[in-house]
Amino acid sequence: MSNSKLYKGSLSTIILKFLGNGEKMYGYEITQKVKSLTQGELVITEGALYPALHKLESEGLLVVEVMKVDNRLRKYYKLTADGKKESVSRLEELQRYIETMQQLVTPLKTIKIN
Amino acid sequence: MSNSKLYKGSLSTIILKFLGNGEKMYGYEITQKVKSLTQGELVITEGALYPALHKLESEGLLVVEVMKVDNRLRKYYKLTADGKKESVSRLEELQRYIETMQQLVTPLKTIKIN
DNA sequence: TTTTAATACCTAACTTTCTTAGGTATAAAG
DNA sequence: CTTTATACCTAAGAAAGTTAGGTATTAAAA
Repeated sequence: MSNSKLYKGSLSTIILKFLGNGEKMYGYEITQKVKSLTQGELVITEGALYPALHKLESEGLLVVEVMKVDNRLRKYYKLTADGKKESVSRLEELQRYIETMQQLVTPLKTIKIN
Repeated sequence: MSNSKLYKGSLSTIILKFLGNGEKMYGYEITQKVKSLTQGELVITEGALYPALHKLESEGLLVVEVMKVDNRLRKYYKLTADGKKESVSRLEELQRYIETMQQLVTPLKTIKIN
């Protein structure tokens, strides 16, 4: 179960990013989405995810809404106003970090197309 | 002193990269080089660096050579044969990780030149 | 000249953040 | 009827940082 490494410190940023478009998601859904989007490259364990969600909630960046679907519990999370600001600034920070690391370990010139 | 965050887990990879070309470097030199190459974006604290160097040495990836310059101690590190292999594979892993994160948080198409 | 800053090494206590390894419970598939 | 998938959870331990010290020499600044 799970053979990927690294990414320490960026889990909460990933969560904030996923909820960034005003979407609401539940924990299990996030683990599955990360796995599929990265073709299994990044596997978020539930032992890391749930404490991270609880921490973000306690920091006032997320709010939770409990629902019952098929008689099974789901806790939908969405960003607060503070969470939206934090999401933006953390993504910028992560982006800068990625670029810095890229420069450091593989000093190549890169052009972004969009 | 130091206001940058993140990069957890990649410090040893950075060290291995810096020593990758058969160069020998001493600890303090590495902190200064990272700082200057990243324009102060990444600051490696000595409290993180020295234990990391000692760990890499104990794992047989680095060897040390003590020198005295201006009556001041310097411990030059260089890669062992194992260290060279490990350097290559960790850089590949870091590169994959960076690309994965890039796709995840900013899904843009990217072309590399060079 | 005395103090501060830079060079160069180090460690110990603490914190954060993850992994590992469990646990509960429902529903569907075999 | 047992396993797999869904869906939540926590506790113990490991890993890897930060913070805050320490030692010692040399150079610059006050």
